[in-house]
Amino acid sequence: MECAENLVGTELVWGKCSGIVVETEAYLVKGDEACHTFMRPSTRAFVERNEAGTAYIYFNYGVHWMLNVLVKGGPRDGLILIRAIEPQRGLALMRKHRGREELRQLCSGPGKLTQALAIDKRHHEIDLAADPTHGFHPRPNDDVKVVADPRSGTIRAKDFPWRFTLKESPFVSRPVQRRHR
DNA sequence: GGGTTGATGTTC
DNA sequence: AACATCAACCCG
Repeated sequence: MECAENLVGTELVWGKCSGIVVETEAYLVKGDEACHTFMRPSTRAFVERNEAGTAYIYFNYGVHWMLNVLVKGGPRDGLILIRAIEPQRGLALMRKHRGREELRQLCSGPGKLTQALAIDKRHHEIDLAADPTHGFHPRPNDDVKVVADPRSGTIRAKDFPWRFTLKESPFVSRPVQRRHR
């Protein structure tokens, strides 16, 4: 999914906080058994009634919120999971939300980043394209090297390289899978 | 450093 | 019952 790849390197702004997107995962609305649309009518309805750029937020493992963006209008519709960002602005606030000091522990995972940015159900279905304080800002003049790997969190459909990370970023949720030996 | 486990809400 | 996670804990 090109959109998932293109989000890497943009700045995710969330109120007083922000960070550079360093890791995403693409889920296709159609034919992807790892996508919520595959099993959930409610998610299919969400896709139907919303435009591209809408936030899709859900609660997972009874513990963590997950931030996704609806993508439409290209060859295929999808939901892009934001998995990690490199903290930029609002470090003190993020540390407070996370209860941790280390920079690399603030947003290096989908559940960590939502906690750091205080993202939850309130933000479900908001339009990320309309509000400059909640959404993705392009960063011009930036040379972004993106690596594609199989998705990390899901068991299903493991064979597609739909996890995108900023090359050699120390802020991803898990190191990029390295070829052993 | 690596493996294991418990917490826990929403959906189907 | 499954699940797109995390941190605390053990072991070494």
